[in-house]
Amino acid sequence: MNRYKEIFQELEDKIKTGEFASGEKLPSENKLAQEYSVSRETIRKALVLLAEQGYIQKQQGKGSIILDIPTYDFPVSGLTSYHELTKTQHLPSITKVPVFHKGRICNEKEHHRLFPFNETNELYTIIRQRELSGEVVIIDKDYLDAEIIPDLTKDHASTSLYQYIEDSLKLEIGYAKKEITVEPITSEDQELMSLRPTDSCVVVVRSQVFLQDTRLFQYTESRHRIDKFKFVEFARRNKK
Amino acid sequence: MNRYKEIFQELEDKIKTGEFASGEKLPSENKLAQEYSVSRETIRKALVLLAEQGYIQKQQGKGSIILDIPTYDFPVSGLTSYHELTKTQHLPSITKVPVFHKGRICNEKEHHRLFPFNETNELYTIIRQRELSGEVVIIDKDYLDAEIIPDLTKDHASTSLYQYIEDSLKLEIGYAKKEITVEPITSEDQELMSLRPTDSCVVVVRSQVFLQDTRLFQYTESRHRIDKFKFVEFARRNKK
DNA sequence: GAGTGGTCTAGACCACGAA
DNA sequence: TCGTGGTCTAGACCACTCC
Repeated sequence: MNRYKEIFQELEDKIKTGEFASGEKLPSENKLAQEYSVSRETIRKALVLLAEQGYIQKQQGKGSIILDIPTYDFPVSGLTSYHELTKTQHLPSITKVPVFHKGRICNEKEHHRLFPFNETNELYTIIRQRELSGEVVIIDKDYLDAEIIPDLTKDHASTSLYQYIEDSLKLEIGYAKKEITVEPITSEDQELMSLRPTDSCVVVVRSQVFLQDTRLFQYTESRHRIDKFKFVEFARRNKK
Repeated sequence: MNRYKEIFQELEDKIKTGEFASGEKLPSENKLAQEYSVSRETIRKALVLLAEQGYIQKQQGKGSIILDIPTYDFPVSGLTSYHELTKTQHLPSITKVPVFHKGRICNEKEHHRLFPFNETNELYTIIRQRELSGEVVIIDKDYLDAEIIPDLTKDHASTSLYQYIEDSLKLEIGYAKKEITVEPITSEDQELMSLRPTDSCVVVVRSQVFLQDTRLFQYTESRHRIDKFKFVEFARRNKK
């Protein structure tokens, strides 16, 4: 573990536990550098991480003010799997896997829409139902490149795909392009989701997910019942 | 302008224009440092900006790969005003301001929900209709702290609030907490928006916006017709 | 072994805010 | 004037990839 990440986590802890209260100032960068016996640039890397995640606001000439702890203590924007979310949020959740198969997609146009790069590879097609308090409120449709993610089982799908990919296959997940829209419900939604009579649309989150070596390995379409969907973001203004 | 931001912009340009083609590698950090006659750390700060915005993917031991140019060339996530969006996207757009007034909000609970911090200040209440090809597809409800943002006029509201705040008042906008949900339409939506007969819900983006000195100055509720709403994000995996 | 990016340092100078 | 954060440097060592 790098020194600046360690320092980031220590400071994050102190903010979360209230040892550094919101509204107050962090010790100055010079003091922190002394305290941790590192150079100031190393402290600054830690503070950049804190600022990015909404913990502090830096002010030239004054210091770093500690902000209100975000009500969400998990990265809801960003790239986090459903399994990780339910775990950090302590949500009791059940996952069912009504569809799991491997093969080429016959419709070439469909294939191209999903995987603009690898045209010939076999794909895993997985559909998962996410159940919260007895209702299916999310369905995830996943397509994974079987050349990159081999030997996938239904069991991996019902627990955590990303755990298998990162821990067992030792692959590094890099980045994703995501898109959120609201769309009319389909007959598939009606079959697989616990929709209410008044529901006429769902929130659709489409993602292309890439490894650190830039290979596209996953396309996901996550369909949410609208009353159970909430997206939270901390955003900073880009200064010129 | 700082050197590392200049270098970021030059590299961004070269990627956008295709001088650096996607799939290829950027010159190494040492070469760039020589080329621009700066230290390697300065180059690295520029590359961090490129990586954050999805232009490159860095690989230890190999180099920095240029990614596909994002189809969106504007920050749709982040903190950008509607006026800036329509300008960078060259969208012809009309804004109407059916409601503009200043005063205290009588309902205290309502006031508290909007401004959890400043309980006593006067607020500007502004409603704006955003028209695209003859249809009102977004309505923005804004509440601004009149102590912080004084002398606001209907004219500022119909062009750009942020331009007035930053350029005229010389205030620095810092950060925002945003939240996206989908909610049933209200009678106000029906009055002010061009809803279709089938529309039963809208996308609601709620934001609290803060200055760099951490003062809350704006609460916004942006209501979008669902067929005109699309949120795009570039996300990176947090490595431990 | 050579080249790449990742981390870290010790010091410098600047811009800004507060007293 | 002094302390703060913002930028930048020149150099060091490491981990990794490729040959």
